[in-house]
Amino acid sequence: MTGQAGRRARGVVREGLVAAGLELARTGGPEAVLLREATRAVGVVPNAAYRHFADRDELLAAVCTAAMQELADRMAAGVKKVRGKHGDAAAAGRRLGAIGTAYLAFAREEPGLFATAFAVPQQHEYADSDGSPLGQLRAVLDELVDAGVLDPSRRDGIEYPIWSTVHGLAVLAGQGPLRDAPEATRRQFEQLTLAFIAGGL
Amino acid sequence: MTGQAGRRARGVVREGLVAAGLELARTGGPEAVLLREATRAVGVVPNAAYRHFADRDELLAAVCTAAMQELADRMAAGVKKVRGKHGDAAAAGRRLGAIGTAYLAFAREEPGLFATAFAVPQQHEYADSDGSPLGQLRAVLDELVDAGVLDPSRRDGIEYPIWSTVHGLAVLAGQGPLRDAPEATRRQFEQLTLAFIAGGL
DNA sequence: TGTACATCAGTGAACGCGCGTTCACTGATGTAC
DNA sequence: TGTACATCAGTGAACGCGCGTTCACTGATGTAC
Repeated sequence: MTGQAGRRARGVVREGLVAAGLELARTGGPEAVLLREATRAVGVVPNAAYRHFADRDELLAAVCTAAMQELADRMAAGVKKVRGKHGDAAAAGRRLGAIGTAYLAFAREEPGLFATAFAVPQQHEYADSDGSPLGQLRAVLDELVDAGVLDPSRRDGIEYPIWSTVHGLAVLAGQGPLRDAPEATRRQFEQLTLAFIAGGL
Repeated sequence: MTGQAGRRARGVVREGLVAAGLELARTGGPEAVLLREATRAVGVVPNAAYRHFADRDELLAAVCTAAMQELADRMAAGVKKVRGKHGDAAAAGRRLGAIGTAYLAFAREEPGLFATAFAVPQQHEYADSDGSPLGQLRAVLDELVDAGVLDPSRRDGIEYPIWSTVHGLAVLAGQGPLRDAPEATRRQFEQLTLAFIAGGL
C-alpha cells in the first residue's frame, strides 16, 4: 500500500522523512534514525532521500531540530498554563517551576526524543531564540528579577547552573546510573532537584 | 612486532583488551570500543577475545567500569589534596569544591572516558561503594553536616540535586549545546555552577 | 620423576548483516517563446 | 494555447565496508597417578 511509485506533491517526501525519522528517534534515540528505514516508511526508494538531504547526517540534523522544537513546545505549554500576570512574584516562581517540570517530564516520557534533541551531529548552532529552551528559561529568570525575587546582581549567567541542574537529573535518570530507579524514586529526585533550584535563588 | 602467535601469560590478554578498549574510549567514546580493534592492539586474532568475554558488550562493560574508576580516582585525589581535619567547616567546604572541580575537569580533559563511564550497556549495577563518585560525594556531605555547615534536616537526598548540577554542566558543555563555547567561557560556567551549589547549602 | 590425558588459549577461515552511498536511467512537472 | 526543452524527483541495481560472531582446529600448559 505504501509502496506506490511516482512523483509526490512538493515537500511531502522531505516532510515525511523528517516525520518518520522523528518516530524512529522517539523509539530508539538518534542512532535509530536510519536513512533507509525512513525512506521505507515514506514508501520511497532509499536513494530518493538524497534529493532532499545531502547525507544521513543532514536528515538527522533535521530530526534533532524537530525533537528540540517538541521540547520547546512542551515547555511553552507548561509555562502558559500558569496564571498570574507578569511581574507577580509567586506567579514567576511557578513559571520557573513549570519550566523545570516540563523539561523533566519530557525527558521521562520521551527519552528517545530527549536524547535526540541533544544529539545534533555537528554544531548546528542552537539559536537561543526566544522560543528555545534556554530562551524561555532566560525570560522567566528576567521576570524573577522584575518581580524582586532574584537579586539583579545574581542574575548574570545563573541560567547555566539552573539548566545544568535540571539537565543533569534528566540524563542521570534517563540514560545514566539512576536509570533503573523506580518511578516513585525518580519523581522524588525531581522534586528534590526543583526544590534545590528554588532554594538557590 | 606485536603480532606474534602463541599463548600469553595468564591474564595479560584480558587485561590488554580492557586497556586497549580504554584507549579507544579515551579517543572516541564508547562506540569506538571495537572488539576487533582491541584484539589488534593486543596482537591477537579477533575471536581470541571470546576466551575472555562473552561478547562485545561484556568487553565494553569492563571498559566502562575502568573509566568510572578513573573518574573516582581523580575525585579521590582531588579531595585528598585538601588540608584540614575532618569536621572543620572550611575544609569540608573545600572538599566539596574539590569533588566538583575534579568531576568537571575529568569531563573536560577526558570527554571520551567521561562519556564511556556513563555508557554502561545494561544495568551493571553501579555499586555506590565508598569509592564511587556518589559515595565520595555522600561522605563529604556527611562531613558538612558534622561540621554544622549543612542542616541535617536538609541532608537527606541532597546528593542527587548536587550531582545533577555538576553532571548536567559536564554533559551540556561536553557533548551538548554548549560544546562549542570557548575554554574561558566554559571555565566561567564551571565557576558559576560550583558557586550555585555552594550557595544552595 | 615420568607418562597419559584433559583443559584451555590461541589460530585460520568464513559468514551474514544492513547500512550509507553512487551511478545511470526515466518520466512527469514547470518554463520560454 | 501549443510546442520544445530543461529541470527535477523519483527508480533500479549495485558497491564496499567492517563489524561481531561461529566453527573446527592445534598445540602448549597443568594435573593425576
